[in-house]
Amino acid sequence: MDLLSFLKSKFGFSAFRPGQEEVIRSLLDGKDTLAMLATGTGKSLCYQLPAYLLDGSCIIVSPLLSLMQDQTEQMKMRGEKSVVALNSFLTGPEREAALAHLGAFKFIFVSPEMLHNRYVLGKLKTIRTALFAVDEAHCISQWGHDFRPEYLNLGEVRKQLGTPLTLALTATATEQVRDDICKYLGLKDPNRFIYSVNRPNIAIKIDRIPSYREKEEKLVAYAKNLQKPGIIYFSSKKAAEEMAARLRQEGIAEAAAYHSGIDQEQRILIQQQFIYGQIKIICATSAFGMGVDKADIRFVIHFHLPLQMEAYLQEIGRAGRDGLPSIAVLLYTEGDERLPLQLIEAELPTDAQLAAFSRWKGDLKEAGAALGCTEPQLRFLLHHRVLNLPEEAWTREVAAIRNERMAYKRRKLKEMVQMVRSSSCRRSEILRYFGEPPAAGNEACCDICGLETALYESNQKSGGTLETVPAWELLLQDLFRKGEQKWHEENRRI
DNA sequence: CGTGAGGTAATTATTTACCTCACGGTGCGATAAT
Repeated sequence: MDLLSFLKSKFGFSAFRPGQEEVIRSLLDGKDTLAMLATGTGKSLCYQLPAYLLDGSCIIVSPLLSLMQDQTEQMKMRGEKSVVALNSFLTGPEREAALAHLGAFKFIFVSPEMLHNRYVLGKLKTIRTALFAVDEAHCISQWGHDFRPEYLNLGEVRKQLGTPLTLALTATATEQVRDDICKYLGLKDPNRFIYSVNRPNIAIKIDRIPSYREKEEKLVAYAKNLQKPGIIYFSSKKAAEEMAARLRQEGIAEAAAYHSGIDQEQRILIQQQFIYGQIKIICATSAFGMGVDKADIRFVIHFHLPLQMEAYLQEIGRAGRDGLPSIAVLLYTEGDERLPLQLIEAELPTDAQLAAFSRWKGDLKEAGAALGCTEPQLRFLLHHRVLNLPEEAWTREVAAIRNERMAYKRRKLKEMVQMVRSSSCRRSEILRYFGEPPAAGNEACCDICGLETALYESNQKSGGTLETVPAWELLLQDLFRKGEQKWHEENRRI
């Protein structure tokens, strides 16, 4: 099969990016496949292309509504009309119409929660599924155990659908997480295509700062001096808001905050303005980033400590997709691990909550409020209520599960802290975490190996070019970017 | 744990100093139907 000419005629690309062809051939051979490809290397092609060559529909499990909307829009722009996103954006009648003619769609995007709905799943069972693709598959492991438990149910969904050919896609997963993905999807001995997570053009810097106040000042200085655009990550909505306001006050740049507390429309607007260059700095929580496809982000700063290396890597990986030099800075003050620790603890129920829940006789919907649970805590309790045990035994049993999960999360945080405190090459530490060999020498590696921060500052170019580029040109650049991108990225098969 | 908001006392009246307390991230779907 001449895949290359098909690629050319259907998608207009003249060559595959690293990994794409192997993944596609694996699927066309009928093998379940796990693919870990660096961010922005065109993962969606890995399910789109084979879907055309297979008989039946392609179901794509996607974690975010905005991601589904973006993907369907892009496909429609390319001329593919046989696409639907089954989610709560559909009105009742729209949804009915879509469900009545599911088989007519080549591509069906759907959330794990929607797949949990028996009626929807029943409809999906009636059509021929050629390919079951799970996008951002690390979410299974990262979110499935508590935050979004429907993710753990995907294996059962897959079985219900008649165990179709399956593709799991991700950009960041350790060996253990990859095993988790296979386990929960019920993949037996899939082909695995694993590429390096290394992004050589992103320099890594970790600053140890004596106090919170000094950290703020340092951050403002970075925001002033570094080449923009950039993202600053916070673990608190309030801190993100306050810093955005402060940056505006100091007249540094067009700065805006982005977090889950901002209403949906406003969030979309801010993201668009950032992509088209009207906003230069985003002060964000972890809500920002997935699916943000902007090539020229020059810096990512962490004001707070991420909860795990995977999150850190994903967040810094949003810089420098154009292959140009970019920098990731993490500001660390002794004791910063307390905040993520707090967040972790609020995810799982306390002993008191477990005991109270085991004795709960009222309406389950009221239990959360009565016990003072956060939403993840309540989900955890509800998820485990099926264990048919007497009160005390149940409490003991579920407490053990909780403890194990808590220990796992603490371990992940500890690994993050160890990297930050370590005095060996940052890049090699990250690679080691993902089971890769150390970094091969790179002149702009990290603060340990030696780094010239001035290279990333905007006064290098006296004035910079971005300010003088008119908006229409940015728009054009963006359109071209979507068409053809060159990656100077080293993609090492391991 | 560290921050910020809000309260209270202090020996003079508006301000300061100190205390206590709450808070801290991520998203789907949301009625019923086969």
